[in-house]
Amino acid sequence: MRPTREQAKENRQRILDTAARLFRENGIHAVGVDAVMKGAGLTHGGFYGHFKSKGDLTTEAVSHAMDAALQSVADVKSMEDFAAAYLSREHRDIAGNGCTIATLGPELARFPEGQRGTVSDYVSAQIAQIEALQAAKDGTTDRRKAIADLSSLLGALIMARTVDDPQLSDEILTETRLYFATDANKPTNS
Amino acid sequence: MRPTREQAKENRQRILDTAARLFRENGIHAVGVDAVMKGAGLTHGGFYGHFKSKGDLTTEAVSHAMDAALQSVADVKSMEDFAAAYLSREHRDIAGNGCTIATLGPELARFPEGQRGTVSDYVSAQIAQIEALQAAKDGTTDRRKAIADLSSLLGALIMARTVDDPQLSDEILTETRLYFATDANKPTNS
DNA sequence: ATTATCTATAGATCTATAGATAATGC
DNA sequence: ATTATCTATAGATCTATAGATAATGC
Repeated sequence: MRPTREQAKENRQRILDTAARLFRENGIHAVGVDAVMKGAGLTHGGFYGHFKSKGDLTTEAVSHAMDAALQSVADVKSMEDFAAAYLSREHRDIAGNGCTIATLGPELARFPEGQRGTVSDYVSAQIAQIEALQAAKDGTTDRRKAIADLSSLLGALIMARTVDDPQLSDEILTETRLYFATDANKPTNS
Repeated sequence: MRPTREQAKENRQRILDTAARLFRENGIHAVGVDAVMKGAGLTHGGFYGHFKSKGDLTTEAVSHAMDAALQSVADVKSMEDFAAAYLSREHRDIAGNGCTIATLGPELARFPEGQRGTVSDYVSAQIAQIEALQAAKDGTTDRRKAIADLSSLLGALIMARTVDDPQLSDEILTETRLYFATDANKPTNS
């Protein structure tokens, strides 16, 4: 019944994967250690062999989720593509695999500094990527605009998810995406 | 010991005020009925005379919070002023009295439709207000830009709160605000 | 022998209810 | 008599720990 050292490592990874998904789907507070272990196919008592506490798991799982999210947008070629992917209905409706700030931002903001995982690096990396897309387009970068654009993507996704009215939700996604499409045809103001 | 009918009504309002603040400060899941009643100066058993359940309180308190937030920005005169207030350090650091979407958006998004209070009306009202500010400036409105601008404000505030690095947090607030200031001097693209 | 996992449970906390209390309002 | 509030508690749920189990790995 005892797994090999390698299987134990895989189990730990599966706990992280499961937590990263369940936390984003339901919120950190709403997901117990029990649910995470059940989702990973283990019993909840075994959890404390892998992690010191739920807080420790949270920090690691959040960083784990952000790493995966960064990789999934690494090959985006333009700001319009970035916006189309980020503001897709699929991203809105499947939160468990999406942007960590959009699902857990406000909850993470209440955690003490140092327990929020690599969130600052994550945001910095997203800003840098938008700057890289700017440079690829016309050779110049505008960090201020990169920050405002990233803010717009994040805010639109959260609003589209929070709003009760499906029509308004679709409008927020579509119009913000179109804003980036028309914006792309304007000269940069730098 | 029993209060007058009028005092009971005041008690109910104080429960709503307290819940609206505590929910925004700590998240809905993290605040028990006990804490709300204690904050309102009552014992927690008395809660169920005022509300049927915590879910009922949540719907009402969220709407209550959004009503108050709308009133507090009703007299804003320009988009720059709106951005300056919304992206102020004060708003970032005092969540209990601020924008409900920025503190509770992702948590509300997990509630079933119909239990999120007046969130759609709240977002619609914010969009309409930005359109009114556009009209007051040059007589035209651009709903698409209003949506993108509102998204940008919301996203920037959430990022500034979530990020671990105080310098990056300040930069996000300042640069997004400056983006609106410079943006205001450009011709509208409609 | 070591150790990853499981079973069982302690101790907190949270929502909700039941019955008692005591002052208001017909 | 009605009713807003309080006291006490039931029933769930959640984090964490203790001790048992059984297969791996020196």
